[in-house]
Amino acid sequence: MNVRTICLAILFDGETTGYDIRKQSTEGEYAYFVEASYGSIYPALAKLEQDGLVTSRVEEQKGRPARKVYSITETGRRVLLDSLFEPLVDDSYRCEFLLFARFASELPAALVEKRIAERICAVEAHVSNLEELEERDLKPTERWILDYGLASLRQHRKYLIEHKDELVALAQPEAAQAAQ
Amino acid sequence: MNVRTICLAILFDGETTGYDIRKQSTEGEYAYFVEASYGSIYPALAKLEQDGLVTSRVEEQKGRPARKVYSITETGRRVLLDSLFEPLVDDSYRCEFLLFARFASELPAALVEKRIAERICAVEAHVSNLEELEERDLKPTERWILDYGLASLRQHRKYLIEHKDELVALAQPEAAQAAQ
DNA sequence: TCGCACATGTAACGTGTTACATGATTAG
DNA sequence: CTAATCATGTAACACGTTACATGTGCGA
Repeated sequence: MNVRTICLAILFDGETTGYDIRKQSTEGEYAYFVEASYGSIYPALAKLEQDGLVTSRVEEQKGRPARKVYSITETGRRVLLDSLFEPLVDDSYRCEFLLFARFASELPAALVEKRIAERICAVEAHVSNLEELEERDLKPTERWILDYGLASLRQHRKYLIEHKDELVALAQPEAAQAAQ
Repeated sequence: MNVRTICLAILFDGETTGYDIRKQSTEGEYAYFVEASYGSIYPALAKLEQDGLVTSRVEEQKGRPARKVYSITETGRRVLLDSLFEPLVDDSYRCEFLLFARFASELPAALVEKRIAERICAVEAHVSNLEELEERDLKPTERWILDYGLASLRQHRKYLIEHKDELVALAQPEAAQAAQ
């Protein structure tokens, strides 16, 4: 799954701009399992237009930069749907916190405690974000994937809260040490 | 976290070869949150040696290709540990299955059912792999991260089994259709 | 006898990020 | 008055994957 596919997927439900696609992929429903930046989205949209999978029209606005609104074409729809018949590629998960945790025994307890707290915080923010989205009017499949994400995230939170002390106990009990 | 860091992390616990580092990062304890291929590991090790963070020695073997055994240096240890004091970068999670699920309503039920079954299978294989590792003699921090991974993976499995029918119900009930 | 495990490495390629350039409006 | 939001786009760069090249021994 590349940025091209993400653009097509988001445009499948209605026209938008590159700016908005990025928002949806970092704050919206897709944020849980995907992420993309302007530097990849704009070129992807240009390429999609070249290939006839989307079309665009420029909308002037007063006092704001003009927006370039993209719409998916019939070909675009078919290409996206067809691609979903292909075998799925495996998930990729990169987590620096686990590498950090792996070396907890070499690090000061205060730092370990701080990083766990930060992680719990980040997970909680993510949960809140998804909970907010759940309030909205969603299609059933949207709700299903959101529920999946929430279940997973809540489990992370639970695990971290229940087991944080074990990890801190493995760290270096330095007498007086400020974490960074 | 890049491949360079992963190499350093694995070498922290003892000398090995590039070949083995890849194995550990795809089958071993690290596999849950990281993955790397030869094409990135070998150049990374060469660079690390240039920078004096690791050293190497060639071990001839009878009837087998010679192995190049890398060891971490004191500088290497310090560099790795120092890097763990830096703020952690956010997790990245890419999941094509969720994109697929998002479009379940446009796809034949047989296909949706098949893909969920495959996913459950993949998760189960992953769980088995980690359970096997748990049997081994592990350091406490290794056990902690493995338990974290297992908890997460088991939760995925549970969710999928309990909610798969809901997703299938949203798909296209095509009378007679072979999934691919 | 076929293919896998062992073992290292390079080159081409794909893909995405970061930083930069530009600039008005609005909310705090 | 300062920062964020809206809005598009490019260029340099970092990073990693895939495929290729090479070759032996062992188990099914």
